[in-house]
Amino acid sequence: MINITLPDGSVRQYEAGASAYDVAMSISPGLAKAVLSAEVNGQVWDLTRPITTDANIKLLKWEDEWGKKTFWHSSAHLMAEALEAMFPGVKLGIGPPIDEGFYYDIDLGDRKLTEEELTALEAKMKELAAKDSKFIRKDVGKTDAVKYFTDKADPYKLELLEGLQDGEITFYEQGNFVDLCRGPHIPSTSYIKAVKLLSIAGAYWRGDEKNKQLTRIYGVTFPKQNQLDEYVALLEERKKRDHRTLGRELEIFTFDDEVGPGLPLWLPKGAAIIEKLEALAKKNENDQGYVRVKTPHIAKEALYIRSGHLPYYAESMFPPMELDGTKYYLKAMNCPHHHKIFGALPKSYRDMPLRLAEYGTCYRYEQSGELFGLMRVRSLQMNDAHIYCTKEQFEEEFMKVNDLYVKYFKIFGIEKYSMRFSTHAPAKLGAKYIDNPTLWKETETMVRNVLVKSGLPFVEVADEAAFYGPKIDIQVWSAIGKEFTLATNQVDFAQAERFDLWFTNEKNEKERPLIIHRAPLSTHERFIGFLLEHYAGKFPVWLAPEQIAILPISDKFLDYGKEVRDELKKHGLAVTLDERPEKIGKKIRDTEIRKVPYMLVIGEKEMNDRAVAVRRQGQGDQGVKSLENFVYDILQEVAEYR
RNA sequence: GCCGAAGUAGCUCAGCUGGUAGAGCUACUGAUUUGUAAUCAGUAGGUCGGGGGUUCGAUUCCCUCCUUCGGCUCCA
Repeated sequence: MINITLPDGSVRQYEAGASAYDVAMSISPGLAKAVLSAEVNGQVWDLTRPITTDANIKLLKWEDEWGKKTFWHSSAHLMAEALEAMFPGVKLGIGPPIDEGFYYDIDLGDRKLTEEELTALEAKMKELAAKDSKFIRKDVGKTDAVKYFTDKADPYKLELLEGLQDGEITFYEQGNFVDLCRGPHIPSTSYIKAVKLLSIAGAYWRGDEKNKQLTRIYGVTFPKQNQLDEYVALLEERKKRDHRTLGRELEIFTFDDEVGPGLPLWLPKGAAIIEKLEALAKKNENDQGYVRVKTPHIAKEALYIRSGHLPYYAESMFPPMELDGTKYYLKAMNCPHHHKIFGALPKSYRDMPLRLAEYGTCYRYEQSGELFGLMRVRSLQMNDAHIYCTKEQFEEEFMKVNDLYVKYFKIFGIEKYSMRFSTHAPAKLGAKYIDNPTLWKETETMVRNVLVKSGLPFVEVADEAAFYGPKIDIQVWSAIGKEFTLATNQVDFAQAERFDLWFTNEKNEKERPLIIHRAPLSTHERFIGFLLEHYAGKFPVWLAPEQIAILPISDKFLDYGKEVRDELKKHGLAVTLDERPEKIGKKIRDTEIRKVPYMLVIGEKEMNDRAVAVRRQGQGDQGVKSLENFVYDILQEVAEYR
């Protein structure tokens, strides 16, 4: 007998060799039906795999991340089985589960998959799923495994086998399909009731550009049809929330073929949001002792050679223009210009820390396939600043920058983000990274200490640092699930040396400053793109490009409407008056769709009482208020950010 | 940059196998003077992404370029 401990601490006894399925069954048949896989002593196992020793187990259902992933992993195998049935001789790469579904990378030779074939493949999968084929786990010796895939002439699986040791190789078999796989899998294909193949894409084998590009098929499956229907509805919802859709509908920005790809044009409402973000940034930076500077958009090649950017980033900068035999580049970053400002006048320790801020416009030649609405563009305006400080001041300065992030995120109600601490890879010193092992170690330790001290949760990632030092990135997700670096906080111990920046310390010696690069409000492009999705276009009042719309019941009240408008304008509020000869219902509908936070309906009563009938976007009628009170209230509401 | 798909009016979209395009919303004009999510009527609006080719004739077929979308790679 073995003792099985469940997550609630209860212990049950079973015959040795009982499976997690048996455990579930002994609790209730309903549970056994819902369970997909099980965590056995911390490892995810097949539900049917015999357990021979005492174990802690957790039964995983659809609601559990790994239960779902087991299901999708098995779905990838089902798709592979269908592919082999439809395209004999197809070569298979890898087929893992992902956050929303699964994919399989396949090699069809010169053949191209059509939409019709994708539909047929989907049907084939459903047909095979209904056959209720069991997923069978088999331990295989390396020699046998190699022989199997040699006979099958599958170079990809053979390459994967090279990295595996004898004794750790398992095959999974279902129906006529056998795959090299670690598992685990659901008990049988019949669990899969709903199938949707989403897209076909190219993907380099093992993620390496130098390798052959395989065909990747993305799909998603569910245990119930209605879950698929809900998922399709969710995709629709996300599309509505996509900043590209909202940006067009709300007239925030546009692109034009003749202007160029990745070069957004800000419409008046977009520009209004930019102004408010800059006002917020300037206020906070002013409060924290930053000073503002302005720098040109271009510079000589020599500047970027000195900064060290050119060898690393030449390909992602716009090609240079040549004037009188000298190459000039559009700036892809503001730091070199700021370093020149630091170095322009002699500095003393009394000047430190020096915080230079600029909403600098940069141009980056992003690969054409990378452009993505406002989130990935070629011209961008960054909430940039460089802090020059002494080693002693570093911790406090770095901490203050982090505090600023947290403050901003609170203002915008940004809760879903992750902090990523990027460090260097020692093997790449001198290549990807500045070759100064001591300073790397020192600064990475400093940053880690600050992070731990601040108590902010973070993940540490090796080999993701900037070439000049470690950094912290704030990661967020777009409506359609793409991950982006929103803001960044970087340490730079290299450029002070390169630019020969120094200050005179208390002992009258020259000393190198440390530099912090920071951009808590990201770039206008990415931040506004993100905010559009974050708020689903419903900007808070202080940030809304159109804060109040005055809607007269009929044009008899236009004069009073103008009076109200002028009064609100006087207080710096963004207000419009709907002068169209439309019915009030139509005016309200159009304003609701524009997502204007406040609507003021005015008619006979309001005019006589010098009042307004207040309506909140999405919330309906809020009742009548005197104009005076309305002004007072709305000014209170926006005061914090003005 | 690579793989795949798409591009028809300002927006959302229709247009069978080649015979030079249509709806709704928007805009404009007129009527209506309206009390909390669409008043009615009329008018205008398109070298069917650009260029080349095949054809008597191309939005439709072919080539090419541009742009966008889904991925991959990249991301200071």
